[in-house]
Formats: sequence, structure tokens, C-alpha cells
Amino acid sequence: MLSERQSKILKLIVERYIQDPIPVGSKVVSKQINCSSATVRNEMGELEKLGLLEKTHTSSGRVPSEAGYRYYVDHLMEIKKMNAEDMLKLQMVFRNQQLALSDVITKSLQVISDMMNYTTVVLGSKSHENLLKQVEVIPLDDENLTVIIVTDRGHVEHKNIMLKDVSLEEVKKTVGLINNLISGTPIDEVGKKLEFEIKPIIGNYVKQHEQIYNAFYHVFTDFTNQEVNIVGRNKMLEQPEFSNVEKIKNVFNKLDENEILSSIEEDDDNNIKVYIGKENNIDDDITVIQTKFKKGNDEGTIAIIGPKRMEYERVVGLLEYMKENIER
Amino acid sequence: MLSERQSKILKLIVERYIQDPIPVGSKVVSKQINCSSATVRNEMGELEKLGLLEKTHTSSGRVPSEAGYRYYVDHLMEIKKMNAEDMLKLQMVFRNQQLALSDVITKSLQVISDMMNYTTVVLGSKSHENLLKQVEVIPLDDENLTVIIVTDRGHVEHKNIMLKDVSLEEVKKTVGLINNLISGTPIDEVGKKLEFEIKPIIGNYVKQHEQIYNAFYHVFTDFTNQEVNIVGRNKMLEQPEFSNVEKIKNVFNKLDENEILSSIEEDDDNNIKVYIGKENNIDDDITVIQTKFKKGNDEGTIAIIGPKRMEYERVVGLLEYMKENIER
DNA sequence: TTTAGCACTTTTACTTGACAAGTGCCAAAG
DNA sequence: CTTTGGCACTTGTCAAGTAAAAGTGCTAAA
Repeated sequence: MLSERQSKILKLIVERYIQDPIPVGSKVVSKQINCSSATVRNEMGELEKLGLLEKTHTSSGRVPSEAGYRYYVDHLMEIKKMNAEDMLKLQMVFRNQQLALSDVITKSLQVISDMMNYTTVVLGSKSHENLLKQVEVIPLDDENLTVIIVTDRGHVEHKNIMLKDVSLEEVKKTVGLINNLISGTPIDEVGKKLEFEIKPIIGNYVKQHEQIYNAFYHVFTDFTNQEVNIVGRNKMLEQPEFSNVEKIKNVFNKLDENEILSSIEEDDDNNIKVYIGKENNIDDDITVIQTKFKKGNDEGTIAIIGPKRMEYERVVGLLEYMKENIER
Repeated sequence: MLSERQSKILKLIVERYIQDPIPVGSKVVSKQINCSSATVRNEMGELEKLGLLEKTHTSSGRVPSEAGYRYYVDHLMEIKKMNAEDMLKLQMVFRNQQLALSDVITKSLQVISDMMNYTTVVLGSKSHENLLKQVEVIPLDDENLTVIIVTDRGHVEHKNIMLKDVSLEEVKKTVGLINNLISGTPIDEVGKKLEFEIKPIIGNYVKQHEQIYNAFYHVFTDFTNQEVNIVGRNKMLEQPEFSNVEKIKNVFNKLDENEILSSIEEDDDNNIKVYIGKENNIDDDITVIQTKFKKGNDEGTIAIIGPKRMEYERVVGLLEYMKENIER
């Protein structure tokens, strides 16, 4: 356990470094605290032995280590209530009735991204949690038609397909069957049901059933596993830790691989989670702060991605506010 | 007009610089051409006076100027046929029947982006060219429903909206009216028609018409003006000219502003166009090579974005091939 | 336990010199 | 008139060296 003074020093260093990413020396700290720089140096040495601080070279000031940030988040930070101005901006979005929840969330994350200069992410529910609500087919011309799939959570996806020498009637028959027999099925099980329940039936009395079956089969198996919405991707570039291209490349590539992002929301519980550096799968130099939300039928995860020296106090406060407002 | 030798020298310099971005000296050139380095130096001086070459400092080798690239593209380059291997990769995509055109294009641009390390863009037709085909409404629960808009070109967009205390019947009535009265209208005129043709009617015999009208009005006015699909955005980061963050920031931000991209396809005719450096609106250090395509009802633009020292011969050949295959 | 003081380390910003690459121009050769 | 060899000159790059600034660790005294 840290002494009171050690806590004070660690907190000071972390916050100063978050505000301005240059190593913090004993002199600066001693001014903020009632003792000499020598005393601070001793304490800093202690904190370094505990693994909470690091030096960039033998005679540099100190920088928080990953464990240091962890300790800060777990024990030292005081979550900030949002200021009135920021709150107002978000209220503008929340006030807007008529917007569906997912649009409200995306819009407010846009606002947050601009206001904090961090990247944000919304993850929808996964495909096994989405039930097929309805399939619609809309002919575009002789050969082309649009297939639209709607899930119970309002996730809509469409695909244009080309069917040659197939009559619209036959297609509509098939769609009718699908809607009658397998709506209510989790999306990722539709493929199977299509094969074992629909295919045998249409085999008998739908002409060109092979072609139609294939088309629908692909539409469903190509269905996005999880809606992932990244807002303010370029904000990452504002952070000084991403001034070299290799770093940027890594992070951007990771953001594009949805699997990585999905790994974000593996935890079950409902709290705000902070994943610092190695604790996340994206990059050692970033922190992910996230929380699940759930409102009625709708659920998902929102996350804020920034450098390790993120403004934890503000971000956590912000997410608390978001969560509260979404679920209310 | 350039002498034959000057042309040869310019071509050599451009191509060498494209392959490897270091200034080209007279010695290297003289080896490839049948004369001494001194002669080459004289000619290079001449080409510099003409504004086709530049020096990075008084005693460096030469680098093509923007005009130099322009001249190269207009007069010197010999468009390359695709090699068998690349052709095969693309054929794999084109062969796939059942895929709608837009999917074929996106998939093949993905292939191209990987194979060339450039960013690619597909622009769909603009909203004034898209006619409303059909509106569908699918209820999700008591309060939420999904509105789906389909255009004649198969552009589908949906929006979830929340309507409190409105019966589904009323909504369906309205949708029926829209489909009967204004399908066939260019999307960006739907708002107006909604106001002057639908609103007065539903005003009379639809309860809650105000709320319903507003919801639909917004769904249509929020309709994306033009589908923009950027493929391989991160490939930009592979190019040495984008090794500094400011550059990256600028280009990425521009890519996100769709207006800029739309300005890409201002030209009317049907040829392959090359916009080098200042000739495009994105960034002085990049080149955009683009072409319109048109197949039946469907049309749009595909573009390849890379550094100014782009492999013009290959890219143009590739676009020719793409265009041909799309339109066939 | 705290603090003043000092030797020591490292980074950063400049300078210096040597070398390589390349130019422009002149005078001679073709 | 064109081409070429030769040479003086310019600039960038790299490595080494220097001086100043920031900060540490340790010791000895308060």
C-alpha cells in the first residue's frame, strides 16, 4: 500500500503527464507538494521500485508505467462530472425524439469524439443475438433484385443479386416460406435452417430452386456478424504518441479487423471497464475504455479509444453519463 | 516540342523516379542512353528550363515536376497490358455470376488495392439520378419501425425511427400513398413532393399525420447524396511520401469529406482521366486516376488514388481493363 | 526523516570536417 | 554546331566532438 504522500506524488505525475507528455522531474513535483525535491526524489525512487513509474533514461524525469496507470485508475483518480457545456452538446442529441437509439448513440459519439479528440466505437449485438424478423425482395429490373433482411433489433442489411431466367413469382414464394417458417431464428442459424427446412420444400414445387436457394443462402451467410461503427478514426492522428507511421499503420489495421474489436466486449458485466496498454488487443500504446449498455431489446457496447495517457477522469465520467442517458 | 533525346531522358527519369523515389543524376541516365553524362546534363538543364524537371537543391539530381508528370502521361507513357497473374485474380471476381455489379466492382477494387498498394474509390450515381423505387416499412416493436428506401439502381438505405402512439395502420396508409404517388421521383426531389403532394392528403384522413410526415421527411432528406466507397484507405500509409503525420491527416480528412471526392467526377466524358497534384482537390502530393463506367441502368466512377509518382502505365492499363470488363 | 549540495549521466542542439553525389561551365575534339 | 572530358563548386549526409540543460542518486548534515 502506498503512503499518502506517495499516492499524492503518483497522482500528480500521472495527471501532469496526461496533460503534457514530457517526463516529470522532482523539482516540478516538489513545488506542488510541501517538501523538497530531494524528498520527492526518494519517493519517486520508491515508486519506481514498485513498478509504478519509469525513467526514459538514467537521468530523466519519471513517466507512469502501465502499472502506474492501472494504480491511478483503480485507486487515485476522481471521476469528473461533465461540465455544463459538454453536457449541453450531448443533450442536444439526446433530446431529439424520433431518432432511433442507435442513431442517437452514433451521433453522440461523434460529438464526444470531436470534443475529446479520441476515437470511439459502437458495437451492436452479435448475429447470434439477432433474430430474423423479415425478408423482403424488391425487383429492380428483369434480372436484378434487392434482398433485404431485417432483424428484430432493427439491424437491416441488403444485397443486390442477379438471377437469370427466374420468375419473380418463384422468388416471392420462397420468401414467403422463409418468413413463415424461419423468422424468429438467430441470424447465424438461418443458413442451416435454410438447408434443412426450406431447400427440401422448394425443391418440390419451385422451379430454378437451386439458383434461388444459393442466392438466399449467400445473402444470409454474408450477413455481418456484428455491426461495428468506428467514429472519429482520424482523431487518433492528433495524439502525439501516433506521430510515426508504423504505429498508425498498426492501429488502423487493427481497427479494420473487426475480430479485434469484438474481442473488446468479451466481459459480461455491466460496469465501465478500462483496458490499458497490453490489457487490450489493439496496441500497447493505447487504452480502451468501454461499457455495455442495454435498453429494452437493444444492447451493445460503446468504447473510447485513446492513448495510454488518456484523460481517464473525464472519459469515465463521460461514459457514465452516456450509459445513464441511454438506459433511461 | 521535345527532341527525341529529351523525350527519352524525361521518360527515363520519370520511370526511374517512380520505381525508386530518389533524385536521378546525369550519370545514371547516360548509362542508359548513348551519350556522355555531360550531354545529359545539358539536356537536363534544358528540360528544367522548360519546367519539366526540378532539383531538390543546387547540386542534386533531377526529379520530375508536376508538369513533367503531365508531359509523361500525355506523351511518353506506353500503357501496359495487365500481366497474366493479375488478370487471373480479377477474373476470379468477374466470373462470379450472381454478384450484383456494385459488389463485383467493390471486390475487384479490393483486389487492385492489395495488388498495387493504392487506395481506390467507387462513387455511385448521385441522388438526383436515383429514382425512388419503393418504400417499405417493417415494425420492430410497439414504438420502433424500420423504413427502407430502395432506388431504381438498387441503392438501399434504411433508418430506424421511433413513433409514439401512432398506429401501424396509419403508417402503412402513408407508405401506400408514397409508393403510389411519388415512386419514380428523383430522390432529392422526394422531400418537396412529400410536402406538396402527400402532406395535404394525409392531413385529411391520417391521424397523427404531423408526426408521420416529419419522420418520413427526415428519412428522405437524410438520404445519402451519393454512395462513396473507399477501399484500402490504409494503403496510403505504405507510400513513402506519406511518412509524416500532417500529410496523412490531410489526406485522410479529405477522403472523409465526401464533397471533395464527388468533385472527382465532375467531368462528363467517358475516358480515363489523370489528375496530378494540384489538378485534384485532395492533396498536392497525390494523383487521382479515374474513369466513369456505365452498364445498363447502372453507372458510377471508379478512381485509384496514389502518390504523384504513381505507376501510371500500369494503373491506366488496369482501369481500361476494369472498364471494359464492367461494361461488357 | 528531511534536505542541501554535488558528482554524474543523458539528451539535445550545434559545429566541424570529410566524403559522396551531382551540377554548370569551359575548352577541346569531332 | 554538337559532344565530351575535366574541373571547380555546392549541398547533403554522416560521424565525432562540445557545451548547456535537466534530472538523478547519494552523502552528509540538520
